[in-house]
Amino acid sequence: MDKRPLQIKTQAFLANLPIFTDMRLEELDRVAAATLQIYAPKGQALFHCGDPCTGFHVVVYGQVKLGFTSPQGIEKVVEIVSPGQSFGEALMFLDSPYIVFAQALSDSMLLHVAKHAVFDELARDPSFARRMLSGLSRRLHGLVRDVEAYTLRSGQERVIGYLLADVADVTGNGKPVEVHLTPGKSVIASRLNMTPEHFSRILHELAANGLIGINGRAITIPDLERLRKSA
Amino acid sequence: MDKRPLQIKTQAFLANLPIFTDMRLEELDRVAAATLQIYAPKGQALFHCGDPCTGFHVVVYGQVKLGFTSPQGIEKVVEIVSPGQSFGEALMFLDSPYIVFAQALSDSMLLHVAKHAVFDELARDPSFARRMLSGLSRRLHGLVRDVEAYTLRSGQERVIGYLLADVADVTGNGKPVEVHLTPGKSVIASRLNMTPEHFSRILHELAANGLIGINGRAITIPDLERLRKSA
DNA sequence: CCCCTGCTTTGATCTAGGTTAAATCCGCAG
DNA sequence: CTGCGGATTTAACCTAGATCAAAGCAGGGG
Repeated sequence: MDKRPLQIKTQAFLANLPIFTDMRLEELDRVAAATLQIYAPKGQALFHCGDPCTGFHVVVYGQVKLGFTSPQGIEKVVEIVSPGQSFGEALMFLDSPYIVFAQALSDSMLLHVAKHAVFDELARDPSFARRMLSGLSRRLHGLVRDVEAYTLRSGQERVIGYLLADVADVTGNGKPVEVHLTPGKSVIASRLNMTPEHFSRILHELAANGLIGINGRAITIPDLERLRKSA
Repeated sequence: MDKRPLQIKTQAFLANLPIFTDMRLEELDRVAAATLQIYAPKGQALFHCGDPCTGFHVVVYGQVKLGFTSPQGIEKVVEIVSPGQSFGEALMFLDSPYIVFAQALSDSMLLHVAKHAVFDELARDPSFARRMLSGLSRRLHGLVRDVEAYTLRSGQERVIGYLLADVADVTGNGKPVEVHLTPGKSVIASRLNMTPEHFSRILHELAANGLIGINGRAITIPDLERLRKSA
């Protein structure tokens, strides 16, 4: 099979990641040479809790969940990773195994960039290091926000926060906005640290107040501003 | 006043931080020149939520809490920072204001290392970048563990986890171990995301089961292994 | 030594959210 | 078109942990 087109595609994807922007072609080539393309059908595990870390992952298409499994077998989703986002960078710099698992929520394609390529690049390019640092910092910041939500927001506030975050880019001034609950409601409920039942109740309660409209997995927000204020 | 001894002291402290180990004297000098010594009496705020970030902090002695304040004025402690530990690094790489506040829990002394010094060093020394990355990664890892605790551990498990973490270094095989609840029980309760009342009840419940002994703020653990198993 | 103030404990009560169980809904393979 | 299995909803009930209120206690200034 001809590897050339795939290689080019890899580089193109990498080049679009914030972490690899402004990288020279020759550097991108080196990184691309150390990356693997992974096809994961829905439900497939990318790695389990306890596995060693050999690099980081980037989602090209599809969706991946990261989560813990409690001793009692209960599963808790920490993060839902969408195309263009990456995960597992932090563990490259620690010599410890994964403390979460990763599983494809739908048929997905990802890239796996080997640790050594990152370390090589780090040693070579200080600006790469700074981008890496800012990537990790962003992740850290997000996690602190999550802790804030988990610890001092009510279930309803967390749901509203999720809906608003999902349309953060859309301004939709006045116009109704649509949100699609892609990964299924139970996954989102877990991500928000509540049961599917509770999530359902909250959604319908919001609907009863006219704040949202429900149509299966499609949520309509008639007035973004009003929803934001009621948080 | 003679600045020389203070300067040397600053460098000595910095040199002991994981992030600055193996740094040449001349580099340490540059960093030290950009660091400020801060004396904070008990209760003093180091920064508020919303303040801009100009560098990161290191605790020399004393104790500092990081936390959020909810819209309703309720306070939630995210982290208790002890001597030798640092905080606020991540925000240097983001251009956003603090989302937590920092306040001295007791009379404390800290160092404030200016952002520009870190950036200069980053550009100069790839190994410094790697240490910085591993520092941030460790923080991230800890935060993920916290999320795990908040979301799928019971109050009792979180308390046991806290006690065990506080004696992580001590092996105390067979011998009873002592833990001192330095910052006061209500601060720890908040850090564990529970009310002081609930924390008190759990402690006394553990005592009733013979897992710990309570003596004001001093906790005795007669059998570390047994406590660990009962988590 | 004593009182005042701020922790900590205790007890009674309340509630957000979890559990259990059963009914619906829905996409889709046959 | 039809039956199946998974996802969602609904309803009734139940608990971990919060809230409220009231003692205890402990330490430090006078």
